[in-house]
Amino acid sequence: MSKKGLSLLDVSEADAGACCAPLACEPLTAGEAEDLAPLFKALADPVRLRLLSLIACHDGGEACVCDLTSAFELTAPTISHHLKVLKQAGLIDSERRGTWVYYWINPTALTRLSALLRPRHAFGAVEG
Amino acid sequence: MSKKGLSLLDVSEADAGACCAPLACEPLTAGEAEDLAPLFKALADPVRLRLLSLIACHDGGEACVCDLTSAFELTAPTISHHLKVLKQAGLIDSERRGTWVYYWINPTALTRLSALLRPRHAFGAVEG
DNA sequence: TTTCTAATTTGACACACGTCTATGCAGCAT
DNA sequence: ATGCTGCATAGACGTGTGTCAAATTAGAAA
Repeated sequence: MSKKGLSLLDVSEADAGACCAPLACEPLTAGEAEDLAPLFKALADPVRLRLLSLIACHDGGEACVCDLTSAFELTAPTISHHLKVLKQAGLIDSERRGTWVYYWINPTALTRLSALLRPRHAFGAVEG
Repeated sequence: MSKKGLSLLDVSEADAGACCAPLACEPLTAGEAEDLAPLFKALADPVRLRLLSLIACHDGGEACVCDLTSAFELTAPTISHHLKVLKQAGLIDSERRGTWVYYWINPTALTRLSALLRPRHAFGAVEG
């Protein structure tokens, strides 16, 4: 089932110019949905959305944890927890350089989710 | 703050041809993140992802609840609960016609989320 | 070594979430 | 009216999640 998930995630690339977004082409299988849900769950928190956004917008495409922590009125362990959730979902990656740990976005993961949600032809004609 | 949320959600349309995706342009404000998180939370469940997909792929762009319930090994109240979550998030809409209730996708909401996640220029150059 | 700082991990707590059974409501057909 | 069917709601139960304080690890500097 993890293999199915991977193939589903891959599809959005090979499929980038196809007729419609995966979500609108044919129904997700149970296995595909099980693999996709954790990605959206990782995005389903305002703190994590802001973290992702802060990292994406930071100079050089990466941000130190200390920069991120100072942007919230939350404790360091809480920020660390959210970063861990994002990383385990594959949305970000990190590296330790000396004293500091730097995080950056995984654009591939975001692109895949974006393509999945794009309701192009299938019901782009239904409304707008 | 709800006004902020709406403007954020609107941005992805006016912004469709702009330099980069909202997430990558400038950091989300706390209010924007608070407004966006519930949308991703609604997507953060495998059953709801399949429901959304089933509705989107159904003939005529809409599906009866009875069609949806039969696709899962879950009770009708559980399906009803998930449909309510999706509807309250604005991802689907519904109408009763006689005995049956029909659901359809709100493509605008999906398009906005899709645009938000698209990491175009900002870090499209970083990897691929 | 020791000390200091950056970041993570652990454990605990309150709250939210997914699922079920039981019940209620709306519409159609007797 | 009564009964039947499709769907939603209410309440309960177990599990998962976000947050914190406290403890731990990793590295730099003295």
